[in-house]
Amino acid sequence: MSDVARLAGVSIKTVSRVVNDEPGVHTDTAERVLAAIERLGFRRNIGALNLRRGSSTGTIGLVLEDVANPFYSGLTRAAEEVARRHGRQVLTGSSDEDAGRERELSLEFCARRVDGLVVVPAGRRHGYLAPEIASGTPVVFVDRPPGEVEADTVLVDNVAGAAEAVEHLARHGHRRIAFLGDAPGIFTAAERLRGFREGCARAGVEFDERLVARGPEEEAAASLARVLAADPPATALVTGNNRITVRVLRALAGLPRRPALVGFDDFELADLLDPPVSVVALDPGELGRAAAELLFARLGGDSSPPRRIVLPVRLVPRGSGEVGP
Amino acid sequence: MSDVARLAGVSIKTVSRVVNDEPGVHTDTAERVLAAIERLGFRRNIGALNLRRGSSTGTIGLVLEDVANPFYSGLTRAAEEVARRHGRQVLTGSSDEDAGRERELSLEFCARRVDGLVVVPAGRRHGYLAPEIASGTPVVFVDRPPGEVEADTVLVDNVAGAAEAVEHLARHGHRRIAFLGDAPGIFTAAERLRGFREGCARAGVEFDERLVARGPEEEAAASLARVLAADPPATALVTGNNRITVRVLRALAGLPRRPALVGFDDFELADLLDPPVSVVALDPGELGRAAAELLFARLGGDSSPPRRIVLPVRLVPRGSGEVGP
DNA sequence: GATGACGATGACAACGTTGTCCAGTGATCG
DNA sequence: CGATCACTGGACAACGTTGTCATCGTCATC
Repeated sequence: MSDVARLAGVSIKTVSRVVNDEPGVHTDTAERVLAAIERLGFRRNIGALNLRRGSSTGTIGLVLEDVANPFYSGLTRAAEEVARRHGRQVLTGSSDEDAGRERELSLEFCARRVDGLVVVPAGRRHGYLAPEIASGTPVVFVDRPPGEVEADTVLVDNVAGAAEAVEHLARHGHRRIAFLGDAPGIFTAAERLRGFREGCARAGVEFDERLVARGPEEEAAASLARVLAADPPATALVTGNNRITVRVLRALAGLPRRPALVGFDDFELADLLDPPVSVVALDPGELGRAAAELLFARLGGDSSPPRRIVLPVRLVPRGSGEVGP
Repeated sequence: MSDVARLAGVSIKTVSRVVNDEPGVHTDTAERVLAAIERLGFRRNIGALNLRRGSSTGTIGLVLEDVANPFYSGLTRAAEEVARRHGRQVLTGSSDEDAGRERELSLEFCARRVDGLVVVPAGRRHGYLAPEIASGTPVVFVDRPPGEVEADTVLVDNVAGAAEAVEHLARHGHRRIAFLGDAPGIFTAAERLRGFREGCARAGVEFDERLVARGPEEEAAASLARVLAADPPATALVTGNNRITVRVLRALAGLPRRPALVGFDDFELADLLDPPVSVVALDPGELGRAAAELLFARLGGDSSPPRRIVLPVRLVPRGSGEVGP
């Protein structure tokens, strides 16, 4: 900036005025300054600006599990869109379901003085964010609730969704329904299993522990084999998330007779498979949007008590859940 | 920081020393300072740090077309991973194939003094980045080459891929092969069409302009109808990218007799469709990794002339391209 | 001709940090 | 006992901006 000032033969402050479109600069002077800016390729240092102004850095942080997962990339895109409407940039990071990494990313973003933080929790302890929240940085948790702190949270109705999946299968005559879910430490996995149980109870289907698998997606194929070999075997499946659904579909591809299936999370091409895969659909974009909107409402001054938004899910019957036992 | 100093009863500089693990602070003093930091929830302002140190902001910018597209989210993840290894955070933004937005994002990131920029070009003119490049900010273009500036570029072998797709279809007896591609202004679309032509020539298949569609993905279904209604009709298709492939698959789902198909870009579940979809596969992660590695090589001091890396593509025959006319 | 109003410009401090340099305080040594 | 030294701590400037206030012409007015 001082280079520009020197080249234009004015003071540094006048350059600042031109850059900020402030009034009170003679047209000729402004012209000279603009020419100098152009010639030197000057770009105002936003970091310094933020330091000086002290208010907003114009960024928000987004910590999720894995951007490459279409669920989270949809969420990311929606959040990005909202941020754009509010003139903010987005810092993203993937935690890979690692609590330490989640913490590291979140604190790093805070040290960069993001205006707010959207977090898909990997861990269950978020006390480390308490100082940030106390000092006024809004934090919104998505998809899973935080532990140790009270904060805005956007969830989906996992219980209702899983229950509905069971009831749907039961309506088509299934009595041996298996649940292939994620590791039990993950909130959504636990909730969906709870919903599965509830659905069994409501549909009058026996809940058989031998037909339940709780483990990382890598074990999905093995778990599938197990529940299909149970006695009596499972005739229908509820899969706990999009990754597991895909694994199961791949494992099922070779089998002559396939169990009925309802997957949690919708995914592209589900409707084009044979048979088309019925799912409990939830819109990742809706989650991202809701979380970001909530964040910006806080940034806009909303200081009501922390809210918990639970978005509905929707059973999309496509065929795979409609086959009888 | 001054609050911490006051609470600990030391000077602000001593706090700085503690924060930076500098030697020359008495253990008791350090302890007091750490306690104060803990109590106040102090977090060092990285913005101010960057300003002071003047060197690196520890961030890189990533401008792409749409994070929600699995191709780009895979690319993003890989770039993020490389950035992480180099201790950098990532600012992302989606341009939506809009040159103005691409420019806006890139310049915004530069104003934030990112250490480097990875850009998937939406437009064809990148002169606006010349000052940044000249002033030492490395920029790497991915998937499409830049216009107006010389810079590192990572591409895939679009021509070879499309040509191979044609030859594959020709080997299975097809003589009426259609190309459903993206808008001709997009580099990859143009290149793939060029490859398609070359493939036709090499395979001795007549290149028929009536079997070529160049348009946004929204027109894919209409274009498909057109080439299937041509006289004589297309018996095989090459689709220009993953979005178009999906649209075409959906449009084909209703039809009794399907043309053979080879899609550009691999996509999840392609192998589980009926018939499994043959594709020209390219690894988006590989693109992102290569681009990021190149960027960090530049940041590491590599000042050789701009490089152009062309990653190979791989035909993955799965069935949809092997059916005869 | 003095006064005031106004438009254009600049000097200076401050944002939160850290690098540089200097000052005190004991301890050690000759 | 004085000089030196190691160690600890602080004052100050600077990074690139902008907000505040002061300065300096110029011109119209009385």
